[in-house]
Amino acid sequence: MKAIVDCNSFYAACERVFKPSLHGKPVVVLSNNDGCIVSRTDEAKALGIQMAGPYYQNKKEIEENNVAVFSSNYHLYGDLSRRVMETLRLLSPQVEVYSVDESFLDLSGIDAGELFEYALFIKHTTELWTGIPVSVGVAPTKVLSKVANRLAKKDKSGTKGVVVLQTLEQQIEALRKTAVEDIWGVGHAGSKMLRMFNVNTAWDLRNRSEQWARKNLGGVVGVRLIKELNGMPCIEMKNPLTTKKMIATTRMFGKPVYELKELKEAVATYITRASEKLRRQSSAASALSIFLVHSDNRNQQEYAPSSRSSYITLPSATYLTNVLIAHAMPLVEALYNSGSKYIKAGVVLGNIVPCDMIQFNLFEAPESANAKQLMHMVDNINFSMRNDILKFASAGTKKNWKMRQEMRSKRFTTRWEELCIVK
DNA sequence: TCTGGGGTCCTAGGACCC
DNA sequence: TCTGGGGTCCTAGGACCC
Repeated sequence: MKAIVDCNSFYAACERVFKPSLHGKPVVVLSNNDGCIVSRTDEAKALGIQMAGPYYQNKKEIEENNVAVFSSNYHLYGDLSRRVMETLRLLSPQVEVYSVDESFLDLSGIDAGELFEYALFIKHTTELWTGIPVSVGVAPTKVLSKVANRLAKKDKSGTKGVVVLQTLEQQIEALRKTAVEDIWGVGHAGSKMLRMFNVNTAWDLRNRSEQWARKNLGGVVGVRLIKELNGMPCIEMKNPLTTKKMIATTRMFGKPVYELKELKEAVATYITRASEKLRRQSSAASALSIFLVHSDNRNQQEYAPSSRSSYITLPSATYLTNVLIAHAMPLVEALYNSGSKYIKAGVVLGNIVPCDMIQFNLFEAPESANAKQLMHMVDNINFSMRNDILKFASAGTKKNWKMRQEMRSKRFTTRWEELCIVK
């Protein structure tokens, strides 16, 4: 059996950990640049505040109801996430961290009769040790465990936050209660199509044949989904040591950018972030792609930005920030169109290989040991002290384009100077 | 005035090979 | 006059996830 442990309203819950007065009160957390609402507590949901809705459209509702609002504080969420995952690792031999707020757990060692009790124990332990409330779904497959988890979340008091789908009867009942668009793996396009075929619930979908799914539901993806709904596992637990195949850093600007110089600073800064991620997983990349999003002739009603991108393959894979910046700058210059209003830029690193397996190019000098040493020192200093205390000059110093984060809480757990003060 | 960021996997189609 | 079959590899783009 597999379990999925999912933190309830994770970002908002993190804010509550250090501000207990917010318990029982509506709380929302905004995306970068304070643009959209990305996390809401039950109280905020009850007020009709929509997930992923633009902040400014919900502002009235929020102010009238005294909803607590926070900019996203990734240092805090990242650290509390790590604490939750560390706790789960003590409770199961195999944990697959699926996202910042959820993990799949292997529960195959637990007796069938004790599954519910054990899932409840997982829930209570996690909440006690970290302060983050979670819901637990248990079932023979990942897709069914997601169905179970959703039901546990929907009815927290009735289910105690834990749902186990063990018997066929339990599974049938759960599938009947689940609409197709609420199935993990069925998105907007899929659910629209399924509804047209009169497939309205997960139970309806489960009863379609594999051949039908192969033809109508994205080939092997659809077949896998049907099998998983039928209790036949085909999405296995992932090896925790897998490295990322693509690394991206992309941001909206805090305000529109018109100057090439500022665009280049932003891209150099994003490359700095992306190459840190690259080095953290001991990898190197040989594909570099840059994109700029501009929003010219912007219609009042319609939000329709367009983007231009460009990419190059490097002579050999690298993880050196300065080398990547040097390759990126000409791309930015080529993409830049004087007079355009830029609202976002991004960097994507691809062709990722382990850094001890770099194929050197015959015609290029391999990276010197000194350069590697320097990179490690920069990372160590930036990590242990303050972000970006050491940086490349091309990343700029003023950063007029930096995103807005006007309501960010303190980084209580990762910065000495921001520790919580208890009187 | 104002709409996030970072990933994965799959498929179709083109280029190329013998 | 008649113009194959079977593969691999790569890329772009779509769908989906949180």
